[in-house]
Amino acid sequence: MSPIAPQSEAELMQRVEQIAGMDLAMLASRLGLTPPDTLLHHKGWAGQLLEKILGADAGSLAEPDFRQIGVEMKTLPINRNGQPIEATYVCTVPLQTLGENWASSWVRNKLKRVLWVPIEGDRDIPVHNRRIGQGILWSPSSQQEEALRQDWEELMDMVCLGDIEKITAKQGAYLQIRPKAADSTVKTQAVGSSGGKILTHPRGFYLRTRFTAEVLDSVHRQPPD
DNA sequence: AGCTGATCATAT
DNA sequence: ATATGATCAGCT
Repeated sequence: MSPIAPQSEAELMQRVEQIAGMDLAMLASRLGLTPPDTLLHHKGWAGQLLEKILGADAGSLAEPDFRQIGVEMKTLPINRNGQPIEATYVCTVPLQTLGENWASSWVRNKLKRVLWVPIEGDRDIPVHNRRIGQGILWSPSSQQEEALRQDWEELMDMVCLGDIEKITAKQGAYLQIRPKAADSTVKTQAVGSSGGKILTHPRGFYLRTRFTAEVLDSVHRQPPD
């Protein structure tokens, strides 16, 4: 029962509500699958399972997971207090671009509309017992987008000026740049310090947990009485 | 204990 | 190689 792609956000969220509270073993069994004992060699397993369960149809294409409705899905590992455990990968950092702007950036476009699906991620919980939380369909508030834009511009200025090797994961209040590759031997072309080309580690943009924690909070917050 | 840099699997 | 999906694990 591989579901058809949802044709509306309402249809998607109906499916999301139906799986809230279920654990990974229950969801996997629907597709005749069994969760791995550990995620060490299956790091994207839960995310790919959720895509199949919810009917994502973009595969490995550089498009939103739910193409018809333009929604990107991200699983979000959380601890017992409901706080995100890991940073969230967004997309590759373009290392050869010279004059990109925030409005047309890959980061902004990826984060336009996101379905966040919290999943228990504490390592002492067996993978098959980890439960799905309440999914959140989200778009950045103007304040959130502004914060991301500032980080993005600071970081991309450095990339364009040939200072990629000076960038560390400590930079960026909410958006950071970190290596993203099979291992540290992988290299790709980038703008060098003299404007020429150099080889460097491929990098990715990641959302810090302090950002995704805010996304979760914005939903749990009770309306004023 | 949290964070940064490194790493793992699969598809195209 | 680079896109997709992320988590691991040593260092501070």
